[in-house]
Amino acid sequence: MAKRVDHDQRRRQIAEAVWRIAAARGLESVSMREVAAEAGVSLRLVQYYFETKHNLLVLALRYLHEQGEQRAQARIAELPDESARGALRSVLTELLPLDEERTQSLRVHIAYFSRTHSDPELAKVFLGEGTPIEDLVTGLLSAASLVPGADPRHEANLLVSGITGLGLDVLHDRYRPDEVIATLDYHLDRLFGTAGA
Amino acid sequence: MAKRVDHDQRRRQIAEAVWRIAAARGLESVSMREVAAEAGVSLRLVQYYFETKHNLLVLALRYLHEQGEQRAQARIAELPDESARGALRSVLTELLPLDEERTQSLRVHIAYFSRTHSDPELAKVFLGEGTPIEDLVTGLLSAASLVPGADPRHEANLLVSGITGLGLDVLHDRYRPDEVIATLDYHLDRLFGTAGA
DNA sequence: CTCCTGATGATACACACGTATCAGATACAC
DNA sequence: GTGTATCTGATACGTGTGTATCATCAGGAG
Repeated sequence: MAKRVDHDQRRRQIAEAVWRIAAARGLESVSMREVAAEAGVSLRLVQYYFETKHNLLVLALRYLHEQGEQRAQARIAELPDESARGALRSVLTELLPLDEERTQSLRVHIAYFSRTHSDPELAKVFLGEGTPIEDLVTGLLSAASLVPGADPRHEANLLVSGITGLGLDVLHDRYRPDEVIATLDYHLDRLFGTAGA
Repeated sequence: MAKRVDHDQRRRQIAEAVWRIAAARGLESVSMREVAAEAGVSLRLVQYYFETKHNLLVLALRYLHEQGEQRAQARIAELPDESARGALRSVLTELLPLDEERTQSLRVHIAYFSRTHSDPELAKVFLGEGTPIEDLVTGLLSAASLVPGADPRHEANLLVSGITGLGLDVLHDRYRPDEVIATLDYHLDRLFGTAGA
């Protein structure tokens, strides 16, 4: 054989260049040449490892999702025996762009969003399988002792979707992070019956 | 003078071609030539009426917003003396892609979304001024007789953001419209205290 | 050593893009 | 009519794109 380099690492290095460009200037600025320059490699190398641009975009998104899942599982493992409310708060604030990594990840997802409508392969990677976050939140709500009449599924759906949407608003400077977190805490208070102080 | 054609109507005709292309294939497929073809006019005409592509994109978005506001005001006027709950339901379901017009409008907004991060002019048009929908919902909630302890502002923020997000999920076939509406009704029930059986 | 395959660089091609240029057509003022 | 301003078509230019081609380098196998 030959110089046996770590292909997977190389691919990941190039994929991260895609993320940076997509987050900063959108997917329309992701060209093979731009990616090569951002990753500090030659155009030919990008071609070599990904063959086609479509492949590059799909794999870059797949890697991002894998990284996201790893991070999510790490965070879940981090909160060992917290209260149900604390766990919920952690899971939901995890959806917000509160640090550079999550901000970039959110920006990349936004950049990909519209393409998922015309590209089924991207849509598959983008959407993943099932609704793991909603399921997790539903499970946490089901296990907790909520205010009577609260339905875990419906509450989880609006919470996850709403917090995600407010996270996008944070990116647009429509809200500050602490405002979103205040809204989240308010709703957790209402659900756990700890509101009327 | 000369052939006095209706410039504004022409511009609108071309802008609608932008919408159709952006909704179907994304902003990256919106080229001057594609727009001209879709609108059934010559490339030169698109140049003539919009000068530059950037201008075309900005004005097309502005027109879409104007149309959206007109539709919103018309709908608000349509529900004359309904119950507070009915009005809220109408306003919030208006955010969902329940017909072709709203579906297209949502798709176009998604297509523009990521560009608003790198283009301040687009961001200005995209975000508009203030938070009119949230204000409207907050107002409706404030005027209604809610369950004790409910805060109109926080409730409005999560409702608007959540329903918007669930609307995006409808576009992705992650939820059916009736599921989202069921979630909405559930939350209205909780707010108005009409939940238990 | 020689080979030979994996890995990389340089360069070219065909095409689509945004924009510019030039010509011509149309219809009203005079 | 003649002029003139508004409007429209055909076409060209330069650039960036995705992809393909060709040559070369590196390093283990025999």
